[in-house]
Amino acid sequence: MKKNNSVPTMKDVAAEAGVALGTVSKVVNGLPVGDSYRIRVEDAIKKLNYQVNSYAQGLKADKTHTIALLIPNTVQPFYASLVYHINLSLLKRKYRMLLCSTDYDTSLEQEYITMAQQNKVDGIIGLTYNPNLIIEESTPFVAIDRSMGPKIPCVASDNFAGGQLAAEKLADLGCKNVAFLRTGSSLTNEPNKRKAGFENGCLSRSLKYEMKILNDGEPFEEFEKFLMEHIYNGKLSFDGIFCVTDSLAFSIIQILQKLGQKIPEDVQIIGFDGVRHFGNKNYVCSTIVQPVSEMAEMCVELLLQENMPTRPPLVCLPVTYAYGGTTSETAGALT
Amino acid sequence: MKKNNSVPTMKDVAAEAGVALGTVSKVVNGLPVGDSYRIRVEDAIKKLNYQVNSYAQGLKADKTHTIALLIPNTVQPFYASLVYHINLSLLKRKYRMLLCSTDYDTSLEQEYITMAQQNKVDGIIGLTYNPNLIIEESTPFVAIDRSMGPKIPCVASDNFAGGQLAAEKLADLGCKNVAFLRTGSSLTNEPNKRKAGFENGCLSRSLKYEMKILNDGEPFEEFEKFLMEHIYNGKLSFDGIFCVTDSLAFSIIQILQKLGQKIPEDVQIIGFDGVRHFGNKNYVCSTIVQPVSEMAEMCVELLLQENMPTRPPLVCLPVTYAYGGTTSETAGALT
DNA sequence: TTGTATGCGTTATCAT
DNA sequence: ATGATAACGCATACAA
Repeated sequence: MKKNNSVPTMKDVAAEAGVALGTVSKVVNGLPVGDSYRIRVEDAIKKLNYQVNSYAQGLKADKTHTIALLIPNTVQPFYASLVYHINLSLLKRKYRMLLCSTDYDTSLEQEYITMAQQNKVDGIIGLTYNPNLIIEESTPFVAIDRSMGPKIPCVASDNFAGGQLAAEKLADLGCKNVAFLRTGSSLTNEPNKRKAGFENGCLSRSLKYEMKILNDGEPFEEFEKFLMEHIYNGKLSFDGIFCVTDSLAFSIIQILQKLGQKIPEDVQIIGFDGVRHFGNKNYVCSTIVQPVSEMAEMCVELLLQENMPTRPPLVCLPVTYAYGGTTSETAGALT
Repeated sequence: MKKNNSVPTMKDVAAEAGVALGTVSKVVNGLPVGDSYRIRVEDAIKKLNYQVNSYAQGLKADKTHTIALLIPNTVQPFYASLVYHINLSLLKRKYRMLLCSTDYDTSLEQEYITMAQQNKVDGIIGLTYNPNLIIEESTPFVAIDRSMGPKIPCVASDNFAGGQLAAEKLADLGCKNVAFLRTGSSLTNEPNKRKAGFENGCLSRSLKYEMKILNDGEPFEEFEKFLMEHIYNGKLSFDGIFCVTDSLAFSIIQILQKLGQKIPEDVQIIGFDGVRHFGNKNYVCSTIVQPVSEMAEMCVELLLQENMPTRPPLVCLPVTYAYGGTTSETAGALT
């Protein structure tokens, strides 16, 4: 579909206003121009409904006002939330977002990075899984949840503190024997620190704990097996479980219900992420909430910072605990 | 952050290969070129790691290879799914996507449309709520779920058939007295046809039905009141309920459970959309599934179609029914 | 202060 | 078939 050939350009405005091209440019960019000229130009702009062609602009300035976001998908709630907030942060600054869904495909990740650079984006924000991505130095990059070397800033929530908080919460809520359940990438990334934080929290509270960590490829049923092995006379020996994500917690809750365990009476569950049903309803479970909006702002900030005095290699943002029905706070004390 | 000044251009390639600029352009665009030249150029391209600047390309061709997507947000599951699939469909065709989250703000919708046109996008896909959006004829537009006049194609799922299917399913599943629950925009849009389809289905099956439709602004508690008014001796008089969305179904299920009703034993529930927990787990409820992937493809197809012989004003894509635990199919017959 | 001219990277129209 | 050159819309250094 060929565009109508009547999109006005600066030249048209100049002709309409009876001034030179450069003058129009100056008016558009807010540079000093004689008042009488300014008014003539502004009138002409309004009359022709002129709008600058930001691509031609970019060609000159070698800036596209576009940043690329690489993310596995937009359907899993945590990713969806990131996309939403990063989009808002960018639009607020008049930046466009080039969305690239990678589907965890490491070669697709590399392909999109190349494509993004070919499209001359001003920067890239990436939540990626390819351990050896090649990123041209010329394009600013900010990573989410996985450090990619000292020269590339990484933004994450404070996963260690989150794990610790989960342990402390369970202790506060009266648990005596807890478990940590984890699945996911074995790649070293920030979320992996949830485990260490949890252990740390358990130790500091002298809370007895056990861990079940599924490696890549191990079937999910291993969790069910693990839990069944800890049921004696119909009673689960754990009274608290910390799941590495809300998604896992959701599945574990279903298993526990199948096994006849009552939540939170028999066993309390805490997840991680802060996922809400349908994106805006109540929490899926009691959870450690990631500050997604702040993470988004931080990514954009770091990426667009013109003169970064010292680019921080890792920024961890504070997490909070939220009640979501799978823990037994007393009615008055829902924090 | 100023970009490194060493991004190679066609001129560099030409110099490296010892040929003229035009020859490089031809090689890049697959136009006929002598074999010996072609090889020299290709080698130079590889050596310099040259990539075409698509913005300069766009400046010439008056094409940006970018389309804008206007959508309320990316966190509600149905929207998230649309964003994901439209993104895939576009990337498949080497098109970029400019994502604009409107948050149901009608003036933001208009603002983004203007901005999109200023950014010279090649087209716009919009799921919008502003009843009088101004869209320049020069930018191709495809609407989702709401017709915006005969000149603008609208893509939706077959909402009428979906409502009908829900009624028929409930009848098949043994229901004798059903209800339709709806909330949402009172704007005339495609999803509103679910009601008419449901009524039609009930009539054709001689199924007794009642409706409860909340207008904009009416508190959600009205549904609870409505349901309580239909409980006699602890028993709900409805044995089947069709909710206009899975999101509503989710809330209704919680209310019914609070009211002591067993699902699906006492009352069966069917929702609409096909939302899955966490985007990829099991269905939230038994539901009429929208063909999101097909809708996305259709939008992109219609938008990018160079010579549309006749642009269809409304395209309705077939929906399907999926079991999601809130209906009582016999174990063997889960379709 | 305002106007003119050049170049950004690419494509297309010419001569050669 | 290949090479030189103009043009796309804009910004800017420079001349008036």
